[in-house]
Amino acid sequence: MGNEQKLDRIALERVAKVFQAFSDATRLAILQELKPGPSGVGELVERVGGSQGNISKQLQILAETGFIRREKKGNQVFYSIEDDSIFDMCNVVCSKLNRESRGKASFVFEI
Amino acid sequence: MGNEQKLDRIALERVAKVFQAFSDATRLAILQELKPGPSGVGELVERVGGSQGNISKQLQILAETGFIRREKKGNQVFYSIEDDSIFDMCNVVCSKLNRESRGKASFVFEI
DNA sequence: CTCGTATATTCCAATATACGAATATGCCGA
DNA sequence: TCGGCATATTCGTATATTGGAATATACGAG
Repeated sequence: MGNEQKLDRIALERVAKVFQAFSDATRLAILQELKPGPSGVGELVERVGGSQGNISKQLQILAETGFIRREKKGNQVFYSIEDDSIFDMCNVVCSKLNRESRGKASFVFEI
Repeated sequence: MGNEQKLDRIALERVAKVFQAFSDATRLAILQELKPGPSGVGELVERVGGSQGNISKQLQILAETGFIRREKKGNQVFYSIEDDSIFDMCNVVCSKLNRESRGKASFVFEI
């Protein structure tokens, strides 16, 4: 379709907001834990660390991007990856960081 | 290589910092303007808007990610895309946003 | 060297973000 | 309905970010 039209400010802000959701280490840690499969909030609190309230808040931010799904099951709430392409993005970044740190201890950046 | 090892906090913070660089509308606007080819700071100030100082600062932040190149040519400084995969990431986000707003006015999110 | 242009940096105010603690809400079982 | 567990929300604080204005630096022309 070769759609080369430029995005206006509003559109750019919407894109920016998605990147912003992935711009925090705690939220990336949550994504890492969700990669193998769905997880409840309590489980994530244990595995990621930090207060329950904070993990809950970060989950909301992630869910708002549409890449993460929220699902109530009785008493608890399960979150899961809705769209794997989030990991594609992470891997683009990881590859870049790996290329830059070549020569140094080969740090593994694949999420 | 199937490298499934989890990233530690430090690594996650480095990844987060890259996403953060792309989490601002002004910086995305700059990327948009750089897509067709290299550009000097002054030209970007005109096309993106805002103060010269601010554009210069945002360019630094972008350059630190390694996706943008900085090159001095005599009196002025040209910035250019060093790694196109930044646009791959943008398009992942854009596609997502397009899918979500289907039914509404088909907003074009391809940078 | 001096001047003018181009870019970078510093300083400041406004706003946004991350986080824990405390509290509120929702939902199940008894 | 009540108690208890799981999750969400509110509040306050420390810190970060954005952006403009002013200033500093770099560099070429003359």
